[in-house]
Amino acid sequence: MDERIEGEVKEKTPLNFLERIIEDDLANNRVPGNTIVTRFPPEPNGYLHIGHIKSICLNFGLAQAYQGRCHLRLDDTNPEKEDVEYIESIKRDIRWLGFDWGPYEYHASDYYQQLYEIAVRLIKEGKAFVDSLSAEEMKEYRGTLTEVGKNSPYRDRSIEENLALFEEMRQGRHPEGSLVLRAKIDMSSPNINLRDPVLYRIKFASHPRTGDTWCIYPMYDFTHPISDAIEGITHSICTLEFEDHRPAYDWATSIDGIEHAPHQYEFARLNINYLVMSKRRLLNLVKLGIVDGWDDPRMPTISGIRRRGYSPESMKDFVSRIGVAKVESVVDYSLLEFCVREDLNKRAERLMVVLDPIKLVIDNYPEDTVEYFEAVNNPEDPQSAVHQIPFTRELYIEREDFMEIPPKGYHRLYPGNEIRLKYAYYVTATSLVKDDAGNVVEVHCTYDPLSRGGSTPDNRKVKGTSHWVSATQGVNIEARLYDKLFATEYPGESTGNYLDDLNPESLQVIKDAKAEPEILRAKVGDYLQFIRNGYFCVDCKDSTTDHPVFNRTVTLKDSWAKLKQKMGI
RNA sequence: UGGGAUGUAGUGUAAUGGUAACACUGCAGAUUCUGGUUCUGCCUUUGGGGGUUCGAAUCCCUCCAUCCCAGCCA
Repeated sequence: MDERIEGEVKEKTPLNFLERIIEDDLANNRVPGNTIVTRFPPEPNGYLHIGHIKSICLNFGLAQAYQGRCHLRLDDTNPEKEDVEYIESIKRDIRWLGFDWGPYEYHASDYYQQLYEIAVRLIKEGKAFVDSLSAEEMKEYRGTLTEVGKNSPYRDRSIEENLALFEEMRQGRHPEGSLVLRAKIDMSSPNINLRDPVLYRIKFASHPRTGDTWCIYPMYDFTHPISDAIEGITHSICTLEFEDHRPAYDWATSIDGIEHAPHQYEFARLNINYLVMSKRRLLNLVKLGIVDGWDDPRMPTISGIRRRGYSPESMKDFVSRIGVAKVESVVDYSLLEFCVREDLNKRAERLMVVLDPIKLVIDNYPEDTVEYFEAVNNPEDPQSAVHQIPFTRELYIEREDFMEIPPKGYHRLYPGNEIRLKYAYYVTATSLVKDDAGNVVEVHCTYDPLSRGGSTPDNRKVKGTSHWVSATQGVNIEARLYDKLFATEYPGESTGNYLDDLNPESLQVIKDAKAEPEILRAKVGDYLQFIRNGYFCVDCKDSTTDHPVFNRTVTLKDSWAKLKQKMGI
C-alpha cells in the first residue's frame, strides 16, 4: 500500500482506532499478502437491525477502503434458534445496504467436519476431555467471579476413553445434556471463559443446512476463531462483550496445526436512545403479534426501515457520523432523524395531501371550473420534473391552518387575513360555518384573480402559505402514518418502563407509545401530498420501489409544534 | 469484594507531549411560495486528587464512576 504512504493528499478525516491498527499492521508487514480480510458473522436467529448496520459498514467498509475483502459468514452453530428465513433476510439486507461479499459466503456449519477433526486431535493430545457432569454440577465446579473453580472429576479420563465417548456422542448414543467435550485449560483462571470451556454439546435438533448429519454442535468459542483462521481473516472485529473471550479466541487459534492466527478487536455496539434493539425483544414483538412482522415499519430492523422508506445511503451516513470507539455510548435518536431527514429532503418527491381536512369554499370562484397548476416534484432537486394539480372552488386545507380567533404570532388563515394557497391564488377568509356543537366545518373566502400562480402584480406579501387539495377532484387515500420507531419511551413522556420483559404490563406501555400507527384518510390531489415540517411517509410495503414517492414519517424538526405551544394553541 | 474494559460540551466523535475541535441537539437572527429548507451567530467540554515536564486530554500514581463476564447462547 505504498500509495498511501506517498500520498500526501492525506484526507483530513481522522482515522478511527481500527483503521489505525490496520494501517500499522500494513506498514509493518503483519498482513499476509497485504490483503485485509474481515468478516461479518451474524447468527441467523433473527433479522438484522440498525445496530448491525454499524458492524456491516465497519467490516465491509474497512475491506473496501483497503482493497481487501469481507466475508459473509453465517454463524450457525445453534440449530435450535436458527432458520433459513433469517439467512435469506440477512443477505437481502446486506445487499440493500449496497455491500457485496462476492463469492465469499460461508457458514460455520461448512467447518463442522474440520472442527470435529481438530477436537479429536485435541483429545489425542490430552487437551480435551469428555465430561459427564450435569449442567448444574458443572456450574458448581466452575466457581464464581471471585472464587476459583475446581477440576471436574472426569478431567483425567484416559485418552482412549475420551476418544470412545466423543465418538459415541457423535453417533448419537448419548442423550442431550449427558456429555460434553471440554477443553483442558485452567479451572483457576480469573477469566471464567478459560475454566475448561465446553467445546461440543449434544443437540438432536435438525440443522437448517446440515440436517441430521450431526447431533453434536461446536460452541462459539471453539467455532469462531477456527472459522476465522480457516478463512484467513486478518482482523476479526466484534463487539465489546467479547473482550473477555479474546483469551479463548487466542487459545483456539494457537491449537497445533492451525497456521493462521487472526486477531480479534472489539468495538462498542450501537445504542440509540429509546430504541428497542435486542433480538430477543424484537422476536418477542413479532411472536406476540404486536407488530406485523420483522419488517413492520415500526421495527428498527433493516427491513423495517427499508419499508419506512429510509435510504441505505442515509443509514451509511448515520453510521459514519457516530464513529467507532470502545466507549459504550448511546447515540441520540435525533442524529438518526437528522440523517434521514437530510437525505429525504434531497430525494423525496413532494405531493400535497391534507391529513386533517377542513373545507375551504372560495365564494367568488366559478362553480364548475377546474384549473391546473404546476408543482415541482422536488424543489430541492434542480432537475426535478413537475406535475399538475387540479384547483376548484371547494378545497380542503389543514385544520390547523385556520383559526377563528388567532393568537398573536399566528399567520395562517383567520377571518380577514390573506394567505397564499401554494402554487395557486391568494385567498382572504370571510366567514365560517359551524355545526351544532360549535365546531368550524367550513371556511368561506374570496380569492384575488390577479394572484394567479402565487404572486400579485402589486407585489404584496402574505405571511402564510398553505397546502391544499381539491375537494371535488382530489383522491382519497388510506395510509398508515408512522411516527418514530418502536421505543420504550420518549423524551417528555417518560413511562419509566424500559421493557425488561414483554409482560402484559409493558405491553400497555408499547400501545401507549407514539409509534403506534394511526390509520388516516386523506384527500389527495392528483397523487399528491405534502410535507410541512419534514416528511410524511406512509407504509410502502406494496409499493413497487424502495423509495416510494412519499413514504412515512420521519419526524421532524417540529418547530411548528413548539411555536404552537408558545402561542398556546 | 476476582478478572476484563472505558471515562473529552446535553449526545456522539477528533486532537496520539505543543492554542481543545467537528457534527447532532439547544438557543438567537436572516432568507423562504408552507413556521420546512438554506444561511449566520451563540451557549456549554478533558471524572476527582496528586506527580513528571518549559508545557499534560495525552505519561506516572491514586481515588471515583460506569459497563461486561459465573449458557451445554452467540
